[in-house]
Amino acid sequence: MLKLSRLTDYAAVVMAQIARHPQASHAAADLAEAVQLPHPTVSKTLKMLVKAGLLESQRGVQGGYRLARPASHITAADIIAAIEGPVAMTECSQAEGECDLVATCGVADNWQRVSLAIRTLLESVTLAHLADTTPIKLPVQLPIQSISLATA
Amino acid sequence: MLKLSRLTDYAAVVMAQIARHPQASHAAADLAEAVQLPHPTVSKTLKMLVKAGLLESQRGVQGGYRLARPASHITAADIIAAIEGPVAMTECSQAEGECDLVATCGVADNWQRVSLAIRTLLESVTLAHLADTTPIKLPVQLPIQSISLATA
DNA sequence: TTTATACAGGACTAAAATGGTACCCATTAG
DNA sequence: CTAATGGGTACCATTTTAGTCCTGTATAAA
Repeated sequence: MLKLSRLTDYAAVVMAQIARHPQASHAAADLAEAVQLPHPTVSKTLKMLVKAGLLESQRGVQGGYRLARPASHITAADIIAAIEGPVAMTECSQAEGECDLVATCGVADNWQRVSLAIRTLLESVTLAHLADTTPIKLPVQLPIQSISLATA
Repeated sequence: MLKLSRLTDYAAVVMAQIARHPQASHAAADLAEAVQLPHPTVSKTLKMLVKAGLLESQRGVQGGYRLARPASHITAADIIAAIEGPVAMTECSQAEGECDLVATCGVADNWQRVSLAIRTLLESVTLAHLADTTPIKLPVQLPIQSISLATA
C-alpha cells in the first residue's frame, strides 16, 4: 500500500492546524479537540515533531506549541521523517545499507533512484501547501512523463 | 519510513530475475536459489504475482513461472499493488475513503494529490528499467521543480 | 498408466511494528 | 506556592508481517 502510518497522518493534520494560526500558541488539548483525536496520541505526535525540530514548545501556563519556522519552509518529507524516519523505499536505500543480498539483488541501484525521486517530490510539497484549503494543483502528468527513463 | 514491505522487495528482485531470462520457465526453487532467499517465501510471493496477473504459471514437470507480458509493460506500481494492494498514502486516498475525520482533517485533498503524483511516478518505472543492470537515469531535479505548486 | 515434478491454496505460528494509555517529572506564569 | 502545561518513559493490546507446513492438483515424461 505504500501507506503513511496513522501517526504520520495525524502529524500532518495537526501541523496544518497550527499552520493556519501561526501566531497563537497551541496547547495539546486544544489541538486534540480541534482535530477530534485522542489527546495522549496527539501529545505523543507533538513531542516527536518537537524533537525533529519542526515545532517549538513552551512549558507552563499559557504554554503550547508553535511552528519552528514558516510553513513554507517545512516540507511533507520533513513531517514524514519526523515520525517514521527518513524516506527510503527499501532497506538498502538508507545511509547504512545493511543488505547482505546486494550481490544477487540486482535492483538496488534502481530502487534507490526511484526512492530519491519520491523524496524529491515530497520535499517539494510544503506545509503551506498542505494546510491550504484550496487544493494545490499538481499537474503531475506532464512533468512525470518528461522524466527520461532511458538507460545511460 | 514510507518503506516497501520485505515481500514487495523480494517480488521486485524475483521479477527482475525472471525478466532477465524471459524465454525460460523458472521453477520456484531455482529462483529461490538464484536470489538467495528461503524457498517457501519466494513461492508465496510468486503466487501473489500470479494472482495479480503479472506472472503465468505452468504446473508439472518442466513447469515454472514466466512473465505474463513484456517487462516493459509491467510497472513498479503493478508489483507493489500485487503484494501490498493499491498505492495510496493515506486511508482516504483509497477508493472507499472510510475516514470519519474528513470534516476536521483539512489535508485530505492535498494528500491525495501527492499520492497521485507518486503513483504516476511509480507507473512510469517499468520492470525493464528495474531489471537493467546499468542504472536508470532519473533526472528528478528538473521535472519536480517544474511542477507548479501554486494554489489555484 | 504411472510417477516424479512443480504449482495452488489455505491454515497456522512467531515475531515485530503500531497505536494507544498511564504515570510521574520539569517548567513557568501569576 | 500552585495550577497549567509540556517532557519522558514504560507498558499493554492489537494488528500486520513474515515465514512455514501440509494437502491437493496438474502435467510431462517414461
